[in-house]
Amino acid sequence: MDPAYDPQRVESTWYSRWEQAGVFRPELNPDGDPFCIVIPPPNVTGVLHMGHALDQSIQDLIIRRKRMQGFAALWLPGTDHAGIATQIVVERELANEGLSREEIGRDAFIEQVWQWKAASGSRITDQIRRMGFSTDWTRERFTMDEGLSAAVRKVFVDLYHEGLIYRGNRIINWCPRDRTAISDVEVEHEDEQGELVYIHYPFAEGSGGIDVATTRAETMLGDTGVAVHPDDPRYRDAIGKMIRLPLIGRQIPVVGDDAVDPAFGTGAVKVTPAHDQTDFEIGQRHQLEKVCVIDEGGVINERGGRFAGLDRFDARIAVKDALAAEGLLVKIEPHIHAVGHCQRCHTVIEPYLSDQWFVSVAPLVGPAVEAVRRGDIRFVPERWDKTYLHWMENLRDWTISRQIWWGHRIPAWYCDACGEVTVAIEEPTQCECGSTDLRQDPDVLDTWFSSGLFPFSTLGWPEGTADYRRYYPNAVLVTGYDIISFWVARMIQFGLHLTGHKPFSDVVIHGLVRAKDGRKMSKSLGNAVDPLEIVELHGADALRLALIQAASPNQDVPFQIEWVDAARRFGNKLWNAVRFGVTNLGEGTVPADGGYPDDPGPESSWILSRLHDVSSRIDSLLDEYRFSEAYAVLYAFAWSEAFDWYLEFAKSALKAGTADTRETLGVVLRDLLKLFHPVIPYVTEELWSYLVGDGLLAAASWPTPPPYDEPQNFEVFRELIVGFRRFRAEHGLSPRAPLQVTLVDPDGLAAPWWFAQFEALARVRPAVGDAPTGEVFSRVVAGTAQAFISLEGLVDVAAERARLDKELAEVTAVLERSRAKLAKPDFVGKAPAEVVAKEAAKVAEFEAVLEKLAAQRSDLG
RNA sequence: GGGCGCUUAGCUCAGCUGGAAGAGCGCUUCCCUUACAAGGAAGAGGUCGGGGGUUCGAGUCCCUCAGCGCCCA
Repeated sequence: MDPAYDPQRVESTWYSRWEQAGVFRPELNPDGDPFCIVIPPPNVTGVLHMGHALDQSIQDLIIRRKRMQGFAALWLPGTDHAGIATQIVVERELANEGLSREEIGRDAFIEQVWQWKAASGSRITDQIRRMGFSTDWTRERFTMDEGLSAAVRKVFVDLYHEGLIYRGNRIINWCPRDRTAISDVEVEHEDEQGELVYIHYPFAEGSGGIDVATTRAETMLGDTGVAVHPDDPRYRDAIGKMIRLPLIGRQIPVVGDDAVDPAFGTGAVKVTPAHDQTDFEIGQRHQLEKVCVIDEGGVINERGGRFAGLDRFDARIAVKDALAAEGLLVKIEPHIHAVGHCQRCHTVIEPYLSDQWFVSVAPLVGPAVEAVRRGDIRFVPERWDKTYLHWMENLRDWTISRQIWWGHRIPAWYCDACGEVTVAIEEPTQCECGSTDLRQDPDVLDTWFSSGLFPFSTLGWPEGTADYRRYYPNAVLVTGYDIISFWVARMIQFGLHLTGHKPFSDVVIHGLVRAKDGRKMSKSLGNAVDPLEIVELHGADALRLALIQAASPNQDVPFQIEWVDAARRFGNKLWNAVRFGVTNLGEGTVPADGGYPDDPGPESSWILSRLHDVSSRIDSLLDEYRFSEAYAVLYAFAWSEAFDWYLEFAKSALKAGTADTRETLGVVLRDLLKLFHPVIPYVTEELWSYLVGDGLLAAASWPTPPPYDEPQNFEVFRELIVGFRRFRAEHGLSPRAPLQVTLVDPDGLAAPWWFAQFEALARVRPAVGDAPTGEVFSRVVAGTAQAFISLEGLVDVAAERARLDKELAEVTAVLERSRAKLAKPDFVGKAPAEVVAKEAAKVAEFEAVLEKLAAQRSDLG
């Protein structure tokens, strides 16, 4: 074995060996109960970012442990086709060749995208492999695969016939840059400093008029009404009158509508039904005309008169100028308001009236809410169910059509002869009316429509495949909270409605990995950390351990490279601990299972009892999805107990040649490899090959070490060793400096084996006897035992006094607190007996300690 | 405006159903002891944001104030 851990070397070969051995396939445990996780599919255009690294580290931790526990564990990988994002990528490539998609046509473009996917689409899956994630690649899926596409078509057709999918002319969120509709959740609202523009709208007849206030002056070109609150005394007489729309000249009515807030602006609002959701609804109620004045690119169209051709933001300025010139601009006030932006390209969203396809969500919401309310589907941490339920209960119909080419084309055909729409899985040859003049809808579906089917479409649904029957419903879904509304909610809606089953039982929500400054990692801010770069430097294991340790269930985590560095150092520590074991035990001598000694010596009993406790604790923490706590416990056990103490104990015991130490050292190291394997699979697998050498760790069994009794007074023993070491450190003595020590042990706590370890670990050979007199001593007090260390020849008695004073103060404080508690009748009367007993024991213990310390202090004068 | 969080050691954060304050990094002192100097040993450092309440007992439960953040309208 190399004397130092080299992550790059260790991580270079194992992945292909795991894959070749079929370890990642659930068929590894054919008789096991099924346990299935479906990966939240990353975009096929994407690169692995820290969010994926965390999300997938958690999933791999879960699935590798389940696999080792004997489950038929399936982690199904895949990617989604990311309609808009992928189309933009390929369009950009075309643009480099001086081409546009319109020039080459739809079919050629789609072909181009598939070529791109063949050439570049495996980038992110290669990165998933590099991270060591144990997905079953033989079952990899892509949302545009034939099977998943067939599922999408079936769902669309079925929901259409059920009346849950419909086509309508509505206000939707339009991105003028991507030139497509997007859904509500793809719009990000941000508060922006804007202005409130007050415009005078004159009555068509007679004098006077109404002042209206708006943040979007340019939309006045499309106004078809003015609305006031029906009970507003200021405007009661105006209702029913006509306004002559400035700049355009159109006559528009004043209507009374409850939706108007009398306290906002002037209490009168202009109504632009084609460019605002609220205005659209007001327009519906009062049969107002819908005049569209902005085109698909965000430019004023011919209905905008002399402003035609201007971009909407230029038009805003031009309109204000024109109004000012006509003396109709009353005033402008600064005004902060929320502006919607396209999540993808950050362009300001244009509310836009157009024909789109929608999912009617009302019938899907009820069961999806109930499943979570009843506890059928459980969020971890629990509080996220509030976010889910709140979102679910305020849901509006989902816009699913996209004006792009890459994606699942909507299976709807229009008949030009009779105007009828035919929705069918297979392309119809003719319309009901007999006409063969059919046009398929040019739009495609929202990528999330197909992603929402992922938990079951990937397993073969709607076919009743063996995989679907065996692995659906999934066990757990792991994802960030930012994706609850996009994905989790829709999977639950679709899953319940389409398959009749919940898609998964547990939803594990984690925080987001943020930049070191706490801000969101983003390319534009330049603060994004590339996980693959970290992997190059420190290894995937180090990154994974760092992320698992840092990822508390409640919080976002500001990423710090120092964590990875610490995790890599742990890898080196583990490496060397196993190297010590292999050197002493020989290569490949430790059994893959069992091998726990029947009658271990005291040191071995101690570490074995701790191993049992720790592994039980970790199991219960992991079962509760408390990953960071579990691995904090294991990390501390490995480093601070097994390595710092047991390996040191073993050194002298191995020299003595005791078999139980060999067995214990072997099983402790082996079980540590097993317990750590789900988080740091590479280095543990490599170390397994040296220590055990039998099969692959990835396919080994999860450890269940048996219980052992901890030897008597073990903590007293350790306190004495620490006391000896501290004495030297505090007196500036070298660790090898000889000490004269007398151990006074009236209750006979000390066992014979202690003394070999005193010698080995503290280089002290205490004589057992009565308290010495006649010279000055320092005492190490542990339980009822005391070690007297001669201060003969040491000058710094003052330091010893200072240390004692401090310790006296601390012990006194603790003692007083406990005494005060016990003095209160309420405490003794109302607290549980065991708590009272514990407090009493504490008092007894500390009284003894205090007495000895006080004696020591007076010895020193 | 509605909702959800956060405020604990110099820094970044853990602390499950309330019973003697923790980790990593950083810091101090000593040590290249044959697994490991990417290390070892010992140590310093916190009135758990302020106030009030419930309780025998509160970092942990309730109320309130202040500051910060996120989501939704």
